[in-house]
Amino acid sequence: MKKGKDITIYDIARELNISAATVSRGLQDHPAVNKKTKKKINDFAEEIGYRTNHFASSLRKQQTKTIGIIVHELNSNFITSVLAGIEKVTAQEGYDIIITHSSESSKKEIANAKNLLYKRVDGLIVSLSADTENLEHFQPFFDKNIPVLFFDRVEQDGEKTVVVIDNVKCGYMATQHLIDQGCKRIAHVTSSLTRNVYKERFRGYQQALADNKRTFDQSLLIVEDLDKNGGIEAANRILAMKPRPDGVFITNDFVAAFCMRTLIRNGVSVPKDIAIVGFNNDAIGELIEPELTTINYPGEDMGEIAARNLITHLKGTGNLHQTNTIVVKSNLLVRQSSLRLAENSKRTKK
Amino acid sequence: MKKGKDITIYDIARELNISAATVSRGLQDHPAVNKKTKKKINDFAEEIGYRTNHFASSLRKQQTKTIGIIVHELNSNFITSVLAGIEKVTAQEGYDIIITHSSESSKKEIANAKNLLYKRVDGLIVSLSADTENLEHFQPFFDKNIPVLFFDRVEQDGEKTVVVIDNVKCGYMATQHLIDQGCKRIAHVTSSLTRNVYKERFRGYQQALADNKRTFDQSLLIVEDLDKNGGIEAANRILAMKPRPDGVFITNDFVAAFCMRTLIRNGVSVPKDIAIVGFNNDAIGELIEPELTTINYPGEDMGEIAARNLITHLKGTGNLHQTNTIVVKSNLLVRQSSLRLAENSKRTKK
DNA sequence: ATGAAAGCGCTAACAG
DNA sequence: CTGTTAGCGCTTTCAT
Repeated sequence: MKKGKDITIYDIARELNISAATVSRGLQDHPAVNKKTKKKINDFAEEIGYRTNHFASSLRKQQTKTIGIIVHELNSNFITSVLAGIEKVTAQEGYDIIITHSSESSKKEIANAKNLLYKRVDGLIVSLSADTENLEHFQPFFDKNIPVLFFDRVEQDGEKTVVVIDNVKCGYMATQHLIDQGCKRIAHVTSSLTRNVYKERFRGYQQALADNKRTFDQSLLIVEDLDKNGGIEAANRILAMKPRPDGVFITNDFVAAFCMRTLIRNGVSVPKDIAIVGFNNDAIGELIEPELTTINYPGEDMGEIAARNLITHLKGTGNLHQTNTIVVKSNLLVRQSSLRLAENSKRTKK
Repeated sequence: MKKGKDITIYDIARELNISAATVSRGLQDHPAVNKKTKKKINDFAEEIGYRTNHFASSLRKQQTKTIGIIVHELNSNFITSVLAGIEKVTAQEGYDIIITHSSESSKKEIANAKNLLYKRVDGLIVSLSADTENLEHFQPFFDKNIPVLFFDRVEQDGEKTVVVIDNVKCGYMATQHLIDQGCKRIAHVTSSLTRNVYKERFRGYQQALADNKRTFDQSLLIVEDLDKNGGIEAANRILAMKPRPDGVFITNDFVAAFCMRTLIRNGVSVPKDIAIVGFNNDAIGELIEPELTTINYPGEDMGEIAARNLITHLKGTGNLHQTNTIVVKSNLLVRQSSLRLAENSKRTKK
């Protein structure tokens, strides 16, 4: 005996001497069904372990109650908290989610998009991979009026609905903070400036310099991959600079951690010689010595907002894709790696 | 105009003046279809952007070519490498995967299982949550002969197919290493001993002590949650011990990192006063000072093996669920946090 | 090598 | 409040 046949609404109908239509309605809590009948149906279904065949249902209804998610990476606090936020809302609203990740590869992202299209998700929530350069692979979704909502890593063409933080402001805050701490030469370690988040943080960095009457020095801009090697390489480049910078703003905590470690191992004192600010508020920032100053932003909130918005679209009367940018709050989290003044002395005194 | 109607095989059939049946066969590369017709069909399908309706197909075929995955957490190097391994194999074999995570909650795990059952996955790959106590929620899968394969966090009832590392041996290696480094009192920080991995590592720890003629001291066993607070709490308990242990084996790198940090902040010198060994080879181990000795095990291999095995079952003649345990290699990775002898002096000299 | 036809399980007009 | 009926798109005998 292979796969025991599944129970269908017809089995229930037969057993209860009613029609399949009534069973179907009863199961979905349709208002026009007698309370007693409804109870009988649901109790019996429960008893014999009935489970809906979603394929049949989706085939018929042409909608799946499923939202697809494409993220650039799973292995990050930020992303997992976004996912938690999305899950919270979708579960509440009775939507399923399918999580996929691109490992920062636009090739995989394209494959994921295609896959989710095949799976006929009702909507999509996306954070772009590092090397994604255009949105062509989402065109089929746009064409079919399947709402796509981008968060964090977005393409800023002003036409898509996006949930983001104010990256310019964050870059500005980080840089201004370093300036406030007395840094004179501030380097900036980041990733490909084609990706919106990095481009904007860089703009914030430049803006802060300008507002403080500093000229931007191209040689202080370091573009690396956001991984272990990127951090080490960045440190090596900083060590080679003459004169050396006395502050660094790094757009990723993980990279900042490796960079800082490498600097320290090469005899640099942090924050005394070089003050460091990271980005993301990863758990790692608390574990390293000195603890890392960073930009914190609420992943869970972003997830909730993204999901809520998408579902509103889905339920709404169909005015999808209005130009729409939602900005979520973010803040600077000051820790030891950047503190060269006042507060710092507390620790020194002790 | 809402959702542009999808193209179906009937559209293709009409356009090409053939039957839908032939189109269906042509699309699946059925041998009994004329080469030319096949080409015509596929070319045309490609041209007009036809995509299969998986619902209709699954409804008809009663199989989904989809594998469900339930993991206890996403935010870990180990898990993401397992996922990478699974993806590699499943993609190759033309299976889709649906990733879900339980956030270490058996309640969410149960919900995920139910959901994947509804989604009618062809098979399941699972790593149990921390507080899962039985496998009842997988019973529907067993009943329907849907293969379920467990990895890492498993229930060792000897009846299920599992992919694991030799946790007893790992616990033994870690402890023996500490003994070899001259540790006399070795504490063990771990999580709920009902979960196989922790129970077995603990057994290995005890075994190593016994083999070295040490008696196991219950007061040196610390059970905590595997999070930041667990690490801090563990450190506090260690600090309060009299006499203090001079070695600690901690079953999780993240916890080990917080524990070590707390110890150091309280004036303990690592590894001189207390040598530390973690578990998992998380990236964090390289970033903290001193770097963390740990147990390394190949997530990607585990994922590949698990997926390969499951798919073999799926394609096979149906002899699923033979008792089957697959053990993957693992090894001790010695770094500074545990080195009190020989090699250590190199560093000291410098 | 191709076609006709039935049916997978569910839902939604429509009718009563 | 309940039943009848048609059909979502695909696969697969069974014919031809």
